Amino acid sequence: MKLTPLINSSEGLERSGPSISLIGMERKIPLYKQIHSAIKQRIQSGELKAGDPIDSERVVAKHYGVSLMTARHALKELELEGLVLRRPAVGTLVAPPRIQFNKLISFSEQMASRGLAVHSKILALVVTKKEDEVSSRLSLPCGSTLIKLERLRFGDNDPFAIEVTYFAQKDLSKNRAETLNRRSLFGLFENELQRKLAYADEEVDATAADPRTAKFLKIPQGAPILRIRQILYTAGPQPIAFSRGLYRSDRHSFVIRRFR
Amino acid sequence: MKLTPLINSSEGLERSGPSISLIGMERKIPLYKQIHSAIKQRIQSGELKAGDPIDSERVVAKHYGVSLMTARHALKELELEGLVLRRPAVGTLVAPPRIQFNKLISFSEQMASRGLAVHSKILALVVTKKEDEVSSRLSLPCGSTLIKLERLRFGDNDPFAIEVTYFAQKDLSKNRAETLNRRSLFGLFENELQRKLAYADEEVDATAADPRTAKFLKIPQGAPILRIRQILYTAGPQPIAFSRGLYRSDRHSFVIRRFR
DNA sequence: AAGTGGTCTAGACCACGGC
DNA sequence: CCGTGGTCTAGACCACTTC
Repeated sequence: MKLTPLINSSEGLERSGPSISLIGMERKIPLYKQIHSAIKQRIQSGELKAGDPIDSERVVAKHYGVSLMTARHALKELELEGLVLRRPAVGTLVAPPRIQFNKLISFSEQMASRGLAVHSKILALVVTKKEDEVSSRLSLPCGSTLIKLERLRFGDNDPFAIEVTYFAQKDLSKNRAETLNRRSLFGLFENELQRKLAYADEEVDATAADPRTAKFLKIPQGAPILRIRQILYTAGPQPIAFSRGLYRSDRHSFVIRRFR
Repeated sequence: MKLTPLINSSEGLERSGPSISLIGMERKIPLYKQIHSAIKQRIQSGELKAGDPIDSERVVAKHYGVSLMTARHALKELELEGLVLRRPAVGTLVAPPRIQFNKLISFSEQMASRGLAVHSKILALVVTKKEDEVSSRLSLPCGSTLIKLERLRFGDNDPFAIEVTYFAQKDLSKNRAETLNRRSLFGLFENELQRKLAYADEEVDATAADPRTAKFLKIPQGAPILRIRQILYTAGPQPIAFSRGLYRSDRHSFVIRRFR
């Protein structure tokens, strides 16, 4: 297996010129990352399954024609990613699939994971300037122009939640937002706008359903509901969206794992 | 600075014999870990503050008389711990103090961090055998003997929550539990019983205050409250305690960060 | 130009698990 | 006994920032 080298410190290795790289003709990718990617792909493609032994450091080194430290570096990265377990005197094994905790997923993804069909009804979609509390949560100056989107969200045709989402108009045009009755907001950000979501801060409390909420969610007025406020971030300190959701507490459970 | 070597591959280095180790007379601690600990201590003691530059790889290597790779390894570990930021062509800098998210802290610790004085009133403390739902949550056989502790919890003399906690009788005697009106449950586990808490799974929903709860929490009957069920784990798969808390939603906010 | 972290080499010895 | 990961050496070149 040939790699595209980052440097050419040794003389005998014929690594420059028209070499066959692992990922097309990419250069400047460190050797250890190329090896890392190659093995990662073999794991994720299902070729290697949980518990299977990976090639040892020495085998990897010989296979790709790199030094032991470089092969080691690649395997170390896999271990840090949690894809692999390394056990002295035994070898490197494919790790069992991780259960991810506290993962940021959209309403659509949550429903899908429970096998429910999702759809949304847009209750309101307006441009507003006078939501200063929201502006401050989005780290924007008071009086900023915001798009406000209110949706009633269904799982298998039962109402689950009312969600109000705000974003800066520069991030999202109003007519883009109009498609959100059938599209996921996360999908819009990640796929169409190419904005990589990083994390969200969420605050949960309990409140009572007001008449309008009760009507939409088909629950008695005054019934306890879960209120979740969420600030969504991409990489960097600038939030991209703020949302406030009212969830039927009989349908929605909020689960997290905390570590000591 | 002399270190206690793990191996003695080079000949000239006088590392064996009566060397001065970083941490007393410890042996078998890898060089990179000793260096790592030494620098860590300098950061945590306050000698090095956020933004301060750390010795470069080359300086560390010379200082401790190790190779570049070993010094590098030590600094890499610091980076993985989040104590340090490494920037190419600039140097290694002490990272700003991390804000920890989703950290498992006790009610007492939460209150203390908000500057409130805590105390608890024990409402019930009984030995029970017929809580099969709880037993199953604790991964114990049905009919197991459990201790049930119900406490009303105050912050600055205002009632904040009602908490019911169950644990196996083998883990905690009843008279030990009697001290929990003034002690922290976490403190009891961690300090007296030397059980290291690892994580907790929590489930949150909203419910309405029943008459008894309303009276204790001094809120109207039927008011929305936050219900948090928590399963507490030490290392290993066996849970150590289960608790169910009812929190005044006007006093308690539940905050987490989720990552994509 | 000097210094930094990032990558890489071609070896080495150690402790330990499985055969 | 052999192979494994873990540790370690004594160098090297690169891209980059700072002065």
